[in-house]
Amino acid sequence: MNISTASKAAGLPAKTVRYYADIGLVPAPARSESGYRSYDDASVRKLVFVRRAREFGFSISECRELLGLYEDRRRSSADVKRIATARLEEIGKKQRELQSLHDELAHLVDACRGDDRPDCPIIDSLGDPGGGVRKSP
Amino acid sequence: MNISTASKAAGLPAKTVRYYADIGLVPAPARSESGYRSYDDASVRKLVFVRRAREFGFSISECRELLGLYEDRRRSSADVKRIATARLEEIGKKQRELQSLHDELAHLVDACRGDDRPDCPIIDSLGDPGGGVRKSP
DNA sequence: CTTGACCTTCCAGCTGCTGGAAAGACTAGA
DNA sequence: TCTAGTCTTTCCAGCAGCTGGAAGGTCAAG
Repeated sequence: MNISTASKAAGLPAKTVRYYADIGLVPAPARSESGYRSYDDASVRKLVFVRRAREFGFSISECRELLGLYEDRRRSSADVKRIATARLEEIGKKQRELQSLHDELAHLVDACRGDDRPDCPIIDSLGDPGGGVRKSP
Repeated sequence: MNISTASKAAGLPAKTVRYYADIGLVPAPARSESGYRSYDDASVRKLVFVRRAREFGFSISECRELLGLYEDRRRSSADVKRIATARLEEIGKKQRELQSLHDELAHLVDACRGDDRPDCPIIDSLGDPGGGVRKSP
């Protein structure tokens, strides 16, 4: 299987597939006589695994770790769960950050008339050093 | 005012302050005889503005646009509101993505026993090409 | 035999900084 | 006045995670 076939099967761009081998995330594939990369089904499965893990937001190094566990028949599910749980906590943290960002910005957008006059609470708030923070109410 | 004083006043690392001038986001400051950058209060206010806008997640080019409006006395608040609203929509989109990611991963983490045996729904799901997608229920 | 779709390598660039090296400028104290 | 220490400067490199493009080799169809 040449790279474009394999990459389509894995749902990744060929460039990315090459890149993953370059950085050693997946093993370097065998080569044909003329130097073409040659993939088998097992390689494609690993690429799919990585794609899915990346879609979940796991970093490349987390993917490395997960792929190690994927290939290890003696792995403990606790190891996997630990990594996934850490990721889940990051997601939660990001969600909370986004929420407060959203609330503050929505508040400003709401307060802005959006007409052709220059007065604008959004601009005002951005220019304010500690903007958005209430001081001793 | 030398760069460290200005950067502290703006709440940014000195490196970042230099960087913002390098890319032309803020105007290049005046220089002393010996070549030291020399900042005034107006520059610091612009740096604060940029810091706050970045904290809101506006990109550098959005910051450029917003800073242009900040300095433009004849701006219309509609222009500002348009940029902020677009950002708000991005935030909303990101929130929805994170939510579905969270739900799916939480479900998997929940289903994983986390013991010393190898069976693991998390790994199984990552290896599954269309994993997490229900086909015609 | 030619065309066009593939494949290869390598280098550069994206975003938004951040770290570090080498060298000059300034200030306080002995 | 010398010196130590803390500025400051420039420039180069690197983080993540790809992605685009150039220059060239390979292969199958017509």
